[in-house]
Amino acid sequence: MSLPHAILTALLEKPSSGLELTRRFDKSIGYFWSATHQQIYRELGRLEADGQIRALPSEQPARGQKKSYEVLPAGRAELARWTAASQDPKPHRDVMLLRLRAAAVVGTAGLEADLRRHLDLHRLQLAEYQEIEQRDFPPGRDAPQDRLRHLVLRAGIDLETFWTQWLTHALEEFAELPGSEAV
Amino acid sequence: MSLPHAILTALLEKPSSGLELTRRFDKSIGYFWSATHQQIYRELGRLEADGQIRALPSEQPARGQKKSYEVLPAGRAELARWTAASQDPKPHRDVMLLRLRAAAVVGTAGLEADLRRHLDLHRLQLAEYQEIEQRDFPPGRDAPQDRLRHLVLRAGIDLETFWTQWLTHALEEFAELPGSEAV
DNA sequence: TAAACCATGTAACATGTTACATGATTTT
DNA sequence: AAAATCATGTAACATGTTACATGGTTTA
Repeated sequence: MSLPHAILTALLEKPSSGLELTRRFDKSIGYFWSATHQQIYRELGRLEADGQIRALPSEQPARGQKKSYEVLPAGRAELARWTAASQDPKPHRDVMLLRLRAAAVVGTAGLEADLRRHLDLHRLQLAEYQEIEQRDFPPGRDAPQDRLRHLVLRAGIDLETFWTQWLTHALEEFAELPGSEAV
Repeated sequence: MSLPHAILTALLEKPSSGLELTRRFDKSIGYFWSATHQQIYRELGRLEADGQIRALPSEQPARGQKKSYEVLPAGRAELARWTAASQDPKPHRDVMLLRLRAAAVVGTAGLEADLRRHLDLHRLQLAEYQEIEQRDFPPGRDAPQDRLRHLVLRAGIDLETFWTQWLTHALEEFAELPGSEAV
């Protein structure tokens, strides 16, 4: 149950329409919570029915007409409650690690190319994060209101750094493996 | 579509019953792919209907009777195909990062305690992985068949190391934040 | 023999994904 | 006026979660 809270956070940062939200979920928010426009519209409908958000009265709601939402007090209260509530960390799911374990049984044929491709993708993402850091958080002490945002970006940078290092190491190991055929 | 492949991998490593698989998904496999027993039984039924696995003929299948499965050639072929196929990395979803971003809007009240709790949990997990490493991969060159297994464990260790460091850093920032009340 | 546990499931629901539909606005 | 794009949605399905049901085996 995190998508509604991701949407409430985004709307508190800036009231938006469904498509604008979708765009933001493709960029900054999407770095740690992704969602398609279908999910977003469905959830906007639920949140509105539940009295946590409302459509801005300015625009008339017709099909194909832009409709922006803002957060109501009930929505802000729910988000504050959720943020403070104790929550167990969810177990990760990582497909690449699963594929590596499978490769240990059925052979590594074909896997190396995709490891290389992923390495490139993670390097690109890392470079993008580092650009954002240089632009939005220049060296020196962050203003208090920027501390949390910088902390979140740091997590992204460090995670991408980890993956590039791990994939590099994995490729080195592959180079040394006796054969890459199926067992 | 990764759960069936996780199950095929587990069954190739060792033919098992549903409950035995569930236990293995709570331990080693669960470190990067979790599943409940309900998911596992549902998927075993599908894989059997699809001719990728079969129940070992030795035991008679009755409700409450143990039923073990083994992988058929079609299942092994499908797993090899999936392992080698190019797959895009899935966008992460991390609830704690989302909560931090929400806290930047609605205030950090109550969040610090859960950060501490998560730090403890990640430290425990890290210690568990390090124990496994010392036990299963003593210093020195791994045998070729252990390389991939060690690589996967290394990812777990490095990820948990990252989280303990990041959470420690986050708590330091919290200590310096002006106030922890809602905005 | 009652309780606890082992083992396999069913049912209902929540969430996420994929394909498609439809009206409004802008561009060529 | 046709095509492209913006914007909001529906429908069908796949996957994951939570609660409960049922029979068999062991232990107090």
